[in-house]
Amino acid sequence: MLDNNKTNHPLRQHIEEIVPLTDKEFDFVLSHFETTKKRKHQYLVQEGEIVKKEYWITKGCVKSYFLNENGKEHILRFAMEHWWITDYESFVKQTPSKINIDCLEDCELLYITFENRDKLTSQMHKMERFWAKKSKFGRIALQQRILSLLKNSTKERYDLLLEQYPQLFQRVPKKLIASYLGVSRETLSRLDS
Amino acid sequence: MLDNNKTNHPLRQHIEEIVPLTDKEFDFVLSHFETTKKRKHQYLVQEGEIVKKEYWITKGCVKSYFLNENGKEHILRFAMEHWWITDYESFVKQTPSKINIDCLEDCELLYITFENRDKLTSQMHKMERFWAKKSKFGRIALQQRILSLLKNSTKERYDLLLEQYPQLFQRVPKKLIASYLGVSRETLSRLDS
DNA sequence: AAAAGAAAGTGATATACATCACTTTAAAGT
DNA sequence: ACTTTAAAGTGATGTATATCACTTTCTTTT
Repeated sequence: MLDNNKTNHPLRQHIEEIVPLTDKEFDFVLSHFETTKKRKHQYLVQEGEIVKKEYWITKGCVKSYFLNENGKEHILRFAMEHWWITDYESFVKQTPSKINIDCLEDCELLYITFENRDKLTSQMHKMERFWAKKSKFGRIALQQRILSLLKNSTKERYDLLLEQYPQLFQRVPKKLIASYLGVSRETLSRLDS
Repeated sequence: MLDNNKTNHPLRQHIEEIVPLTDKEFDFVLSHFETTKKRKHQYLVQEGEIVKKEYWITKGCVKSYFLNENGKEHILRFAMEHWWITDYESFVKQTPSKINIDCLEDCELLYITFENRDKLTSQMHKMERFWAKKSKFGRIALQQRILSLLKNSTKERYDLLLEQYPQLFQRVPKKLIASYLGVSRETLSRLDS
């Protein structure tokens, strides 16, 4: 359930970690969003479509992944409560998506459309700054993941992930974690021994 | 040599690929930058320092890399003419850098300090939008690199890089390309056979 | 509660790649 | 031009990991 008292709205708290907002400003921001619910196994993004929405997860857990020509799944990332998720390539460039995003659990979501996000950032420098900062941090995280893929062994990457996101191991099948780490599920299974 | 005629300034052309600028606006933007030259093997960023500058390369080629505990070099990225380069993690968070950036050729550079960039983006929404877009594209490129590390073989990654940046293979030693791709130089050397 | 389906563990085998050692070729510095 | 240093190629060997096949355990669905 969403808390409709705007002063304590989780999205407001999330945004205010980066930029302070007046009540009026937050109302304006929130007016650009919609809410939706999805059941486990439902899609947020499907390969081939031009992605029109960026989601913010209020409840649940999703996977973003690429399917290769043999149907092998490569996990790009997971996202949980208070994380933003979409296919940024498709969303930013408005080109057909090459990836899928679907729910690993029943989810409650806020979303903003491409048009509304553009409107909002044009009219409200604070929100441009907010997303700019989010994008910078996202980029830094991706850089670190690349570095980890280059310099760390499979075991090291596993341990780092476990350390950084212990909740993930309670909620996500190990075979998906294996895929995220770039190894086979069999290798992951034999890791601790 | 830099072209000092501001109408044709390469940085102006670069920015105007994303946001249009008046002469006055570009003068204002440019007033926040300085120019510098570096010789081959000189550093732009050294491990341990808090990075104060973001560079825009007018001439030359650099590598950004991480050194592990055994002194093994892991290439994060290369950058050439009209590319931005810095350690974004250190620059954005103002924390000590874990990486090095140094020149593979003699370089001519423009740079903007952390303070000036902050001033400029606060005062000029257009430049906030410009860098926001750059950051989005940078993030997309990193996502694609991760995907490539997960789904493509070494040979495939080599071929894709060769296709995307053929100039690189004229300017950069193969052992650095091997490091960028995440394989040993010996393996890279044996690839085409 | 039973049946079906997905996830996880494990052995055997094949393979891509790292590493070490050495040689050859090319580039940089004096 | 000569010397030194770096880059690139190549053989031999060891190792991590993929893949296939099968079993066991856990989760969902009806």
